[in-house]
Amino acid sequence: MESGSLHTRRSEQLREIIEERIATGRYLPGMRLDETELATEFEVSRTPIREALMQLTFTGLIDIRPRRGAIVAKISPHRLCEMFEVMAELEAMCGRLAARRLTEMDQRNLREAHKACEAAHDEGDPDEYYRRNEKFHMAIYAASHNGFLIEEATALHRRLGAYRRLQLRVLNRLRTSYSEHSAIVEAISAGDGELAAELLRKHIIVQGERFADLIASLSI
Amino acid sequence: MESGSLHTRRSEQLREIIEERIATGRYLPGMRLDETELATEFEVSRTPIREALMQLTFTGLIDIRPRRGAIVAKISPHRLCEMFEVMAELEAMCGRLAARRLTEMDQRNLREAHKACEAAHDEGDPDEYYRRNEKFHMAIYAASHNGFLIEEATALHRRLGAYRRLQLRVLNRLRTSYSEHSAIVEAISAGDGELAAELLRKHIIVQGERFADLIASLSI
DNA sequence: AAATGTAATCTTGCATACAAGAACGTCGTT
DNA sequence: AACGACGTTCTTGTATGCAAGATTACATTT
Repeated sequence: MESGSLHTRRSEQLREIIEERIATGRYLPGMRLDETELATEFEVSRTPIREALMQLTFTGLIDIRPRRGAIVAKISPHRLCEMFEVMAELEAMCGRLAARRLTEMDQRNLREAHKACEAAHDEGDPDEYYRRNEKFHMAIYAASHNGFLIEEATALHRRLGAYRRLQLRVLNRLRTSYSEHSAIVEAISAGDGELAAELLRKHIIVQGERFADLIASLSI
Repeated sequence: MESGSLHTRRSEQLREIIEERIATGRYLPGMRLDETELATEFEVSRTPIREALMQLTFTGLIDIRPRRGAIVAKISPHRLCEMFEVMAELEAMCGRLAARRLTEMDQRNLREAHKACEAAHDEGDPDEYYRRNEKFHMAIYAASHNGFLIEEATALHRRLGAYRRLQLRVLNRLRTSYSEHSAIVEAISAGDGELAAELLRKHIIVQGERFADLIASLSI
């Protein structure tokens, strides 16, 4: 979206890189992030690294324990459920507002994103579906026409990204996910905010529940 | 609330102090925050100041423009409305969950906080009412039994604090605010989640609207 | 052999030094 | 007198140095 923005502060770039590594699972939950190590790897001093880590603390991606360094945040299944519960509500809100405020452009974007999901779904490619699913949800956020809500929803969406990705791959939720999307698009297009909200709420909450089951069964 | 927690990092304390100054209006929107000045005032180096400022950026209380320093965030009336719209939804969610999950302890706390508001309301003391109103809302958040939601709601509540305070004082909303609280308490106690949600949504959204009117009329 | 206390080492947190970009004022030119 | 270019100064961004807390390993004692 705003990938074109110039980052004059080094720490911003570093944050994005580290964020990416956490999201893609290269840095696993519980792993320690050594300031000096990262500094030498990225060929900068510890200062920008520290800044990046602090930013990630506020994003919730890492935990910093005073004098004991930073570790990639371990989100407990319980907390993950709580987060999905809030995510569900935010998405529901986006859907409700989208249904009320939908422009022609919004609708075009939404249907286009939905079609793109269909293609990835047919090919059965979880990674590609993941990316297009993301765009689909972003289209709904955007259609809410509430800039602050868009930011909050996007932030939480990203924060849950790693877990959602895992779930799509493992649980093969592609089929149901896609059909749920169809109903959501129709509800929003029809201007039925309450229905859209309810469908989205369920669409998200089920992910949280399934994920909790998955985690519990793997006894992580 | 958690003032008893040990802050081993200096920047945490500094953040709280600066946050307080912004919330209470000592640092007004648009005001420039000079790192060196703050460093000499608090008798620390620029490093922890910079860390505190960065944290505040993520809280949304200040804006940092690269190489141009930090200023207290100017929230436009439009954006403020957006934020209140989201706040309304978060509070509604808290209310809905609270109605479903209310324990006896929750109910006691809620009624107690409500009674405290009544006292301040009778005395017509806006400042005291503001503080007790805060506790009332916190009691609802807590009753949701969703730790993540509690954190998010509290954060946004704080972020809007300065504006809510101003509004209570100027618009003399004490009377209506209090009577709305009564209805909310009853709905939650009765276990009617949807009603509680709807009442809370309106209770908050009206603040946003009124505030926008206020701002517009003052042509700030 | 296990456990506890102590010392060495490592890492973080803060201070200071240095470099680079931005704001401001001055001087010169038209 | 007004506008523009240049240089100074100020502030931020980054690097490094130093001190204090935390971890770890070892030695001593039971």
